[in-house]
Order: sequence, then C-alpha cells, then structure tokens
Amino acid sequence: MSQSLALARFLPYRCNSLARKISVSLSRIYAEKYGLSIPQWRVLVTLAEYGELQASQVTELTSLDKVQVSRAVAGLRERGLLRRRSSERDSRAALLCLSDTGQALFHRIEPEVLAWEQALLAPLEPAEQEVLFALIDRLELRLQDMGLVGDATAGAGRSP
Amino acid sequence: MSQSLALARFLPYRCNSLARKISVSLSRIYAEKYGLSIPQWRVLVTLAEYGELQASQVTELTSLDKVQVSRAVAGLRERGLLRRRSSERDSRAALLCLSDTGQALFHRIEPEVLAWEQALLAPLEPAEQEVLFALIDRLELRLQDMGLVGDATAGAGRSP
DNA sequence: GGCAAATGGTTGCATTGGAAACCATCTGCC
DNA sequence: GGCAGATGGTTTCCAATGCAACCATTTGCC
Repeated sequence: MSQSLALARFLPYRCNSLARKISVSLSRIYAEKYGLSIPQWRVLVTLAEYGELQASQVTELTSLDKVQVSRAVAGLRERGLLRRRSSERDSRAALLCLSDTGQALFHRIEPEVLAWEQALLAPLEPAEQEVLFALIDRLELRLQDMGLVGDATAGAGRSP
Repeated sequence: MSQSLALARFLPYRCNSLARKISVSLSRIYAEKYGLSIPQWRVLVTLAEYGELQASQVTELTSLDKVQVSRAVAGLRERGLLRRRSSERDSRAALLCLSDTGQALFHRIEPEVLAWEQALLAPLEPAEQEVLFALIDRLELRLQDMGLVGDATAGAGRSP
C-alpha cells in the first residue's frame, strides 16, 4: 500500500547522497593532490585504457557531456598531459591520446585510487561486491526502460 | 593482484552515473510538472514529514547546505508554499512549516513520486531492495570511518 | 551589565555545469 | 559539381552551486 515518503528510505536521495560523499572523498586524491577535475580524471582513465580515441568516443565511454570533454581536453592539453591530432579521414575529428607525461601521471595516480577503492569496499565480501554492481546494472537498465530516453551519450537522437 | 582501472567497474563512476540518471528521471515529476528545484523538493518532503522545523534542522535532515536551504525556503515562500515565523525563544531562528497550499501540493506530488519509485524498484525483489539499502548504509558508514570528516550536514565543526 | 566569541541565517562573489548557438567539415542527393 | 542537412567540436550565455563575508542575536565569562 501507499507507504509514505521519507528521505532516509528514498532511493534517489540515498543514492545521490552516497555518490556525493564518494566523490568528495575520492577527489582528495586526484583533485587536491594532482589538480585534476572530475571530467579530466575520467578522460585520463579512458585514454589510458583505450589508447587513441576520438572525442566523441570519449564522451560515450565517460558519460560526460561533449562540452565537458572539450573543456577537460583543453585543460589536459595545457598541462601537456594529452596530445591531439586531427584525423586524416575527417579533418573535423580530433584524435586524442595521452602524452608520456600523461601516462606517467596516470600510472602514479592509479594505484592510489585503486587502494582507496579497495579500502571503501573492504567491508563487503567479494560476493556482496558482485551483488552491488549487479544491482546498479539492473537499476540502470530499468531506467532505460522507464523512458529515460536522453541517455546523453551518443549523438543519435531518436525522435523525428 | 593490482587489477587495473576501468570505469565500468569503478564504483565512484557507476554510482555517480546511476544517481545522475535517477535524478534526471525523477525531476521530470517535481521539476517539470511542478516547478520545484531539488533542494525545494527536499525541503518540502522534510517539512511534510516533521511539521515545524528550524532551518538548521532542515539542513541536517536533508543533507543540504545551509545556503541551499535558505534559497529553497525563499523560493517556496514566494510561491506561498511555506510559512515562516521567528521563534520566541531565539529571535534569530526561523520556524518553518508548510502552508495549506504547500501541504496540498505535497499530497498531490507524493503519490506520483512513490509510484515512480515503485516502478524503478519493480524489477528487484523485496529482499533485494533490502540488500540495496543495507549496502548503501554500510558504504556510507565506511566512508565516515575512512575519514571523510566533513559530513557537511550539521553545524558542529569538530576541529578547534 | 558588558564585551568576546559562537550561532542562525542571508547575501555577494567566484566557479562550475549544461543548453543552445556557432563554425567547420562531411555526406547525400539532384 | 553544388546545395541541404547532418556531424564533430568549440564558444557563449545563463542558471545552479559553494565559499566566504556579512548582519543579528544569543551565550558565556569577567
């Protein structure tokens, strides 16, 4: 029956609150120590994983807005962490990859971040960690189904 | 041992992404249909639940910044959704409660929001829902332990 | 009682973030 | 070939956010 609404038991609130706290805590590493913004950090990780990517691919993989990617790339370029050349195939497209400095920075941060994540997840058994990620997956799928059309990622708008 | 870092399996990213999608989807109800911002919505819920509260108590209960509460209250007051009187005991303190209009608005929105949440959680068995909230609780506790001191909620700063 | 420090709340200011407008290029169609 | 529309990225503008400075009042200490 229609239970009543209390923030403590309201998923949007709890989820937001958790995400916020996680971000604040984690950003101590890459923001305060290394001066990276969240979008910059995500771009860094993604390029470290994939090598060379087009900006549009980065926006898909990071779930960032293309504006955010553009600005993050600009910032990383100013610091010499990222190189950019334009594709011969399509001179609009920019091909992005980490510079040696960028790779080095990533390899310095990565273990710290992984250690932090381990510490956060430490109280959960491995099986519980699986459950957590599985629940997140299912909720995201469910949101997709519920008609959150704007997945904001790729470019392909559906409506005519 | 040291697994490598991939966003798809990185809790801060996944959690942020999920929270964002949830917020976007939910705000269709209270933002687009009723013109409420997120802080306004949270203040509304909290006052609906507790009756009359001081602004400082609202900040604690909602995990909002006191600035956000102040602005949300101003907005709600302009729309006549919320009344405010100053305490006799402490003339600085403001006592807040919903007006009849505010209550009515809340009662109109509440079932829609609850229905939305039901729809979101529908694919999860009740037991799984319990697990989800329990995991969130434990992670928040863990963050507290890990030295995220600034819980940003109450006023009571610890350090001298 | 009176002054220093603390507390409740608001306002100003700088930063951030996203939407929409914008340029450049590419694709498709005639 | 050339023009209309789509696509990749950047810039511009405006709203939201957060910090710090700010009044007003209260508390505590002498």
